[in-house]
Amino acid sequence: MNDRVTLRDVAREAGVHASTASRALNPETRGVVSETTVHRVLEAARRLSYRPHAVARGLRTNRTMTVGMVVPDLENPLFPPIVRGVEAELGGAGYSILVGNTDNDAERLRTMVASLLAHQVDGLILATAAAHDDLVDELVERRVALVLVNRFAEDVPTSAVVGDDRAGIELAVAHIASLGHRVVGHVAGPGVLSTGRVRAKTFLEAAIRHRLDVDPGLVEEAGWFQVEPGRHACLALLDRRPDMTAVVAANDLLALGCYAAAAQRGRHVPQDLSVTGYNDMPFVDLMEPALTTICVPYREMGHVAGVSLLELMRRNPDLPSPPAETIRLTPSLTVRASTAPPRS
Amino acid sequence: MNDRVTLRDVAREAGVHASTASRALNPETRGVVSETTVHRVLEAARRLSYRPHAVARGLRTNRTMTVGMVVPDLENPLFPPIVRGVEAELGGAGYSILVGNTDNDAERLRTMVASLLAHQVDGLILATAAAHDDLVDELVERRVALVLVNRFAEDVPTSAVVGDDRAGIELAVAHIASLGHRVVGHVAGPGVLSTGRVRAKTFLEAAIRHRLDVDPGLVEEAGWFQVEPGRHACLALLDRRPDMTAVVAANDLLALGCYAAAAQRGRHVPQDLSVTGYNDMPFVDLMEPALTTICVPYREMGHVAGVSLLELMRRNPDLPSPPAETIRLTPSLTVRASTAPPRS
DNA sequence: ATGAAAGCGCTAACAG
DNA sequence: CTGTTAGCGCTTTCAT
Repeated sequence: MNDRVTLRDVAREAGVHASTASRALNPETRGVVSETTVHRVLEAARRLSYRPHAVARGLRTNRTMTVGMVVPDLENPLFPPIVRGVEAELGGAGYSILVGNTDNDAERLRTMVASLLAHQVDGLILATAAAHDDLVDELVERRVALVLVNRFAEDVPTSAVVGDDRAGIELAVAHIASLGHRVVGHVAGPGVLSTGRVRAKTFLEAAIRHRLDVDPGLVEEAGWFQVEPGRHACLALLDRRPDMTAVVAANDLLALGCYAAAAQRGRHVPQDLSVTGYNDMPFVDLMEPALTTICVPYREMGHVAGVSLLELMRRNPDLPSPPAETIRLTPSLTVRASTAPPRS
Repeated sequence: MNDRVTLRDVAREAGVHASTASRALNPETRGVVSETTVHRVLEAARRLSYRPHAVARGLRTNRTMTVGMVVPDLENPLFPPIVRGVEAELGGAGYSILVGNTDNDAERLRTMVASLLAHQVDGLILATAAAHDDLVDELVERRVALVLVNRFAEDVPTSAVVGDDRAGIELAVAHIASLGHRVVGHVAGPGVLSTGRVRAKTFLEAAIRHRLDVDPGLVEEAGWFQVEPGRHACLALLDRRPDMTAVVAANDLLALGCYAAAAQRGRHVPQDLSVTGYNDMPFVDLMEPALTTICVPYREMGHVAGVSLLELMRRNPDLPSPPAETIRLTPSLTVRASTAPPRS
């Protein structure tokens, strides 16, 4: 890893000056060098098996061709597709991705971003959920090329790529309503997360629009996007409104909690209780019954985020103010076996 | 992102020379500077909100404090825990991780490794499955600090961290045997993958040791580690040996395929057919029935790989030949609801 | 304990 | 088209 072959070595071998070798090696500037020289340099580089030193280049050019990507939890199956999408897009453009996990810890997020910036990443993609924190403000102010993913920028002008949660919940409610359900509950996600709030709010609006039974007792917030909280919330719903025939869960794990709650109260899904999820996590199609859920195009989210970031990075940072659009990706409904018309 | 505060700015602000500022800022060399100066420099750095330039530092020190990690497919739930384990370990030591996906493409792997090396990563962790390829040889020869994970180094002296597949299959067979099964099938993984081969071979040995019915007809290879191939393989088994009461699958997805096959032949799991998986993928505990499976400590695998890599990176690369040990992590059996004594 | 000077490997003006 | 000359921001001898 040490006896480096440097550009000067190649230049010497080819009998030219280092700068000429540099130009010949770089596809962008190659046109400016005579064809024979290019050939000679390339040949010399091959012979010496020259490997360019990206760090030195980065120091000189102020571009490292790396981007940072921060996720709260890589083990949450939402995130790998996003990362892959980003990687596919940016990797194609020659970038490498520095990935970091925060475990939803704001402090870790700060240090991680600081470290990424110290490493001179050319851009940053944040998929961490914390609401309007000043970290984003700071990054915007420092003119870091930044794209938020799966998350909004509250008032800061920042590009963001998110799923259209309103459309998704609307899809779920419309499906449930079209099956003939009238008493429909909602197991909401935690109110501290924007996803939880938006979905709950939209559920109520959609319930009104579809003339469902609207009752605050038909909404129960789960403390966390997990199976157990989902079970608890659904039990509360079931006990409060035994006439409830369907429940729209804010997330697949919560929906699986509803399965457990239903079983516990001797109700069969979907005959006695229809359940919808959200996200279309891997393997929910293999559950018993297979879960009807909202499919969010996470992979594409990564793609689009990558495209946005590329554009931001291309743009001269001190020219006009950036456009900062929020791109909302439309989810789709995947009907499986967990929803059916109500019994009577 | 441009109006950088450099070390010289800090030095000027503190009224010292850049080199002194450097020493004061670096915890390693701080001891050599007078306490008051240290204080003055730190204060100046804070005032100017100085951010060190890791790239410049890397160019000088030949250490970038980044490591590369390459996985075949981040969406395969095995890998995120490994990545997290690595990240936790290496992140704690101040390293950032450059992650790459190969999609099992040897060509992509090569270019990715080349790119990582160009970025001067201090070490490399490869979780890609390809058998003895020359890439590894080359890396070893180039003295790159390298750890293989979830995969063996065939003859090259390379550190590797893997799960002990023999122990795992033994666990599964012992469990099944202890329940009283005698006619036990094996849905094997693809023979092209070492995992598939090793598990199949071990199954046979364990079957003999536990005095099960040994019959080539009780082993069926699935073309790929997926549900559908698993279903097909299990159907073949079921049709060949209708007296089979249990099946050890080489992987959880194959096991889920066995569920489907059993259902298709009107057999109930576990009453009519016990099924074991391998890996303890997320959510297999939520399947119906919950899957009895072999739990591989993937997170710990990442940890151990991180520790090994740290050690390799610490070591002077041109001193003695490296130790190159293969660490085998012991899996455990998680008994759930998919296994039971045979009917009679 | 601190300063001076050199240079990591590369690219980008500027000349010729 | 090619060579010369300067550094990018930092660390590290070597003096003092």
